Amino acid sequence: MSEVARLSAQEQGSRAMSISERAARVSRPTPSYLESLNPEQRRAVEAIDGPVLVLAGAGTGKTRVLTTRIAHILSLGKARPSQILAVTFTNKAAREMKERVAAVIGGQSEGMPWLGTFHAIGTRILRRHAEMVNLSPDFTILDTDDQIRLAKQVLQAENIDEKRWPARQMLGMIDAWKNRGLTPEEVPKSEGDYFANGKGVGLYKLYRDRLKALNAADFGDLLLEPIRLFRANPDILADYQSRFRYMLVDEYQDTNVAQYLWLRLLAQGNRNLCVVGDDDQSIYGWRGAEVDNILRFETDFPGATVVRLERNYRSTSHILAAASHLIAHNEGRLGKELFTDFTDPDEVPVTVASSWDSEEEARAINEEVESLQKKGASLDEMAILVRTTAQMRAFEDRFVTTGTPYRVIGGPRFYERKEIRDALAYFRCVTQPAYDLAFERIINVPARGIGQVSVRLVSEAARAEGIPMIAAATDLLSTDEVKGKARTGLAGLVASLERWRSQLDTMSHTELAEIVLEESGYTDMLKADRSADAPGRLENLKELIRSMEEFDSLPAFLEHVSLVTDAQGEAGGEAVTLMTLHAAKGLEFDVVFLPGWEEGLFPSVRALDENGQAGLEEERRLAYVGLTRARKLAFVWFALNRRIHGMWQSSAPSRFVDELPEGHVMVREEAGYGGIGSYGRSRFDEVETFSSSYHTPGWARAQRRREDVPRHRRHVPTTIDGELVAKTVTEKPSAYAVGDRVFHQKFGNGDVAQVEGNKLTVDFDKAGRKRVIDGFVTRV
DNA sequence: ATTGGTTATGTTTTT
DNA sequence: CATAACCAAT
Repeated sequence: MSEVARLSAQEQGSRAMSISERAARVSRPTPSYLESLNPEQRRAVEAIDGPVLVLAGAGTGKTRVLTTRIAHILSLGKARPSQILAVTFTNKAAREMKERVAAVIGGQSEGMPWLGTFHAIGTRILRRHAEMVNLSPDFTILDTDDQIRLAKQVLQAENIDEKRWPARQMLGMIDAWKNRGLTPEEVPKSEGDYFANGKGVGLYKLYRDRLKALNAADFGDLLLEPIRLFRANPDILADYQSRFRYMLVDEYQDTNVAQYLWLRLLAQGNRNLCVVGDDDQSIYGWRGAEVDNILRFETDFPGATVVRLERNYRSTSHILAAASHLIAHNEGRLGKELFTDFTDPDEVPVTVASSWDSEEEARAINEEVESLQKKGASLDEMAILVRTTAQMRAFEDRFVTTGTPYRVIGGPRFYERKEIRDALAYFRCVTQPAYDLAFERIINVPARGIGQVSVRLVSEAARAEGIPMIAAATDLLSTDEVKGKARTGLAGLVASLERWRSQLDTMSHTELAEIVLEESGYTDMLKADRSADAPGRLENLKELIRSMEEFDSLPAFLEHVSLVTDAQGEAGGEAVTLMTLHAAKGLEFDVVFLPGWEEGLFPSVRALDENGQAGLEEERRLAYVGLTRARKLAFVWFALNRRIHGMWQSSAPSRFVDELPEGHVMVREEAGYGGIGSYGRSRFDEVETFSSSYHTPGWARAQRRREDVPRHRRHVPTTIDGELVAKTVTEKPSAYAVGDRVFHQKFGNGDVAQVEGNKLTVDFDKAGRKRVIDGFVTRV
């Protein structure tokens, strides 16, 4: 730990080492877990007190530092497991950290109740203090479907045309506010004006009121409400501040303003906050992440210890060089350069290849997979990382026909499948009779003669009386207002729900779940369904029941489901992994395939269109993340033609392909792989040629629509309490000026002739005039 | 009220 | 292309 950091920690009145602790430390032998760390990692681990910022490049042992740090704190006796707050971004990361901490300290990580995602920890805090934020402790967490349902109801109640102002868009707007930690009252005036003729903020308020009335929270609330709680109740905040002696945050570059505020409130106590992140891997800007949080850290926490981890243990030098060169094209960076001491004599440059179309791309990659497998590589060590989920289909088709085992991560999510949510809705109706959204979902599934008219009748009665819909339905049945089929159906459903509820205590939850699905007629409905996917759906339901066995009760299971959205790696044997680039962050493989490097797809036109330069840079970071997943081999691939919205389009190679460094790339030039002659081209003979991509009707429609939607939030500086919290990355002036004498690795010495951002035009003595990135020259 | 068929509409990434 | 929304017929 640096002297400065320790002094400043003491000055701030935070918990410093006692005399005895300091004396004891001297004679204690270096614990074995520290010995395997390099000096920088060790510095990051040992700087325990006071604020610490760890800038950790890809593959530099970031998770290792975090877990070792926890182990170190525990073994020094500085805190008990329950006094450490460790926050991650994804469930996957939380799971991994739990396992790794357990491995280091030996199985007691169960005792770390505060290790989890922001959302999980937020939920935990909220349940404890639910009354303080107008909820009851058993509040429900809404999924996206329910949110949309609710938003639609609000829009309908306000007589707003859902065509013109879709519920999705309204939710997007509200979510953006929540991500910035803003309640309706705090939203800057006029910000929601563009929506439904100035009703934006009002709708937020109504939506929020409805949530409270339903005793429900959406994902945004899990961050926003704890902030509100802490601000309104200094005593509660103080309690948590002293509880959490040490705080660690993973993937800090992905935090949004709400998360930042949440952390800042907690860290104002003892300031023992350690954040780990990599600005080059910030890929969630579209979701409200603020890279500026990481750039601001030293300002927020003066005297912070800053550690840079740049020694890479993962990839070959070719892969590192390719990734570094690519990312150097970004301007808004803190600037890190990965390096490795280790050079494998057999290492191979990054391969760049192209295919005629997306199907052939899948075919060629599949062949590559097979040939590597023949040479002894394991399928588990290969991954195909795509930009969009739509790209997965071609690979799946191919793998199925060739019988290559594969596993999809993060595709269509298990808990988001229709049959699963229907089943869950039934279960929720049993455990939480007041959860109207679930009731509405299943009221007529399977069809029991309750149409729109009857549903409206029930919901209006419920609204008028201020009671849950199930109760309102019971009341209505005692009158003559519902007749015929609807009456029989509704009466049957209400009676069944009642009966199941009474069985809650007398039978196991899995048994009850089966009974519910059986007696409701849901399984019968699927059995009668002759469509191709019906058997699969039944299978999914069985899988659902099976997964419930791990939990003690129905409510416990439902709680788990609402927070865990990823179907974790289905067991199975060896298989190639297929996933999005976003899902790949934090993982590594021996062999990585990066298909679809085409303009428009990657970088995505949408990112460019909506966020311009910042969007492009985020896409480039995504490419960087993709490359740095590879340990030994990386294949960059692009197709010359791709089907978009069902129409074949010709596509241009991604600009990222040409941003790779010549010396570390091997272009595959043979037209091998069965190729064009036998297969392909003829199919395109009748296809018209496109002067540029993106002329589909769908695209044209999308463009038209975009025009009348003001680009909110784009140019709005982020402020909280009038204080600037985060600014958008502005163009950083180059460190060089015209006339400077510079040296370039490849071109030698020269004079700067022109400066544009970070791009320099240099007149080199030998090589002549070249455009270069300023990161690649040094002042002479 | 349900059905089957048409047509409009949309696609990045995820807690 | 794939799904949601919509409409006419039962």
